[in-house]
Amino acid sequence: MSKCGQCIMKRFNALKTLTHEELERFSEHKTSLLIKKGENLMTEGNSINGLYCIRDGKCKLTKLNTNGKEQIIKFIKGGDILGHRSILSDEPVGLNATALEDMHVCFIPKGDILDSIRDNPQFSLNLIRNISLQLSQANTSISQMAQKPVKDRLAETLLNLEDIFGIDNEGCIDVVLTREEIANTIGTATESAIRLLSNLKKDGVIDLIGKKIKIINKNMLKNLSEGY
Amino acid sequence: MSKCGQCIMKRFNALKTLTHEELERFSEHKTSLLIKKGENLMTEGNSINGLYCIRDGKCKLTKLNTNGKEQIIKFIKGGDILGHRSILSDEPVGLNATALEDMHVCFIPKGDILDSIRDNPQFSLNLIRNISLQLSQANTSISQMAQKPVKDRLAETLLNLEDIFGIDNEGCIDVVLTREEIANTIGTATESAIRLLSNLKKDGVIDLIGKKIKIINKNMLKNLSEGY
DNA sequence: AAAATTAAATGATATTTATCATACTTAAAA
DNA sequence: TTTTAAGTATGATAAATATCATTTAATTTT
Repeated sequence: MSKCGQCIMKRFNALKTLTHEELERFSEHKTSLLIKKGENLMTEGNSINGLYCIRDGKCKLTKLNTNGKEQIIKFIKGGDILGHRSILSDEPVGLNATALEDMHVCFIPKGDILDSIRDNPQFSLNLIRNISLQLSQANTSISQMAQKPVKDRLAETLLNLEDIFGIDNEGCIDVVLTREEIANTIGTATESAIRLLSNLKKDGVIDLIGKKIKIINKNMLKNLSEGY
Repeated sequence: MSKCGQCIMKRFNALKTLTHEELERFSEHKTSLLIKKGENLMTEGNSINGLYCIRDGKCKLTKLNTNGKEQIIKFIKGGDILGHRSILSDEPVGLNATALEDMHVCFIPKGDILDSIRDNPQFSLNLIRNISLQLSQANTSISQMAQKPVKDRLAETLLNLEDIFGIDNEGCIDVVLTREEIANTIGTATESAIRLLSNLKKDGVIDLIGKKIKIINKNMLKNLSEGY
């Protein structure tokens, strides 16, 4: 099994401040997982006894509302970590993590993480910063969901998706989502999301190539996301 | 000036794990502030160099949206602390804290807080838990804003407000908010909020006594908040 | 206390968004 | 390949919500 010390992912996340010794310890205890598309890496309400480090693949973090609808809260990709909030606060997981494509994930047991939190203040601080940033983004999200019309939220979401996942060879946003998933991200009916996407295409702001979306006029999208 | 060791507020928040010595140090360096109704304790984008501990009074945490509308993200009362996220992540404040009534607040300089974070893992952990809980609540909020109709969100908000602020002698929710502030909490137009409140009153679910709101049928409100 | 301002309430109307129905397309299964 | 199912698209309509206008009530200022 490959070593944590050689994994390039450690450069992208809170693990980058770990010492050689800590990474060795992680390597010895970690397990590697293959999560197939559609499977859950974490499930809302379950407890968790370790940290997930995403090597590659993409997943969505969702929450099931009391009315039975799924809300997508956040997207996760290679280099991200999952489960640290639950470990730190010693609480059950709050969100479902469902693979959007096959994922390779490493699982590092809670004990090793807690040891590093105790021994390595910088690691601890990085985890806190990660959660703080998430809180800050969540607050922005609340404000936008509450105040902005669906069209603006769609524009915002498309820009976000390109930011997170980048673009492929054809210039399309490099993630495959169903229209329903897009609708569940912006909080609207699937038909409404489809209609608004069609309008954006008709206006030449985006292009739709199968499920893939290509942003043509980023400035226009930005304006739309701000209500112009 | 009164001492932190004798302040009853220390029992209600993350400060409860501090040692006698730490509280002494806080006492020596802290300053007391009176924030008048309508004034800002913190302002979005500003940096902050300490922790605020609310002795009494209430405030709203708000965010100004790109479309100029104010979104209320959270309510704060005596016993709560503010500014720890900013201290921990070393980032500017993300929200405005505006007094809903006169407030008495203690300000503890950043240096003392960072000392305690270093020396007292339990204190550090409590701060992390506090932020984690906020993140969890924020995610719930995103989901509700995105998926639930305004009527459900209003019902939910009224229950929340009673939970947070309790009730006064007359059984009313013990906080005074304008209709506009209620609208900015649930993310709707002021007129819509007023109309829905009137409907709830007509249906005997709540009573409106001036600006004060009294919940009459809590069960009914709970059902409404879940879409029934 | 009177005047002026601000907040609350309500009707009329326009806009946004959801729902239902149906056709078409793509992907998956037999 | 044929069949079946799932996803996408679009029209018609209903429901939710915002906006504008006006009145009344409460609060603040003079």
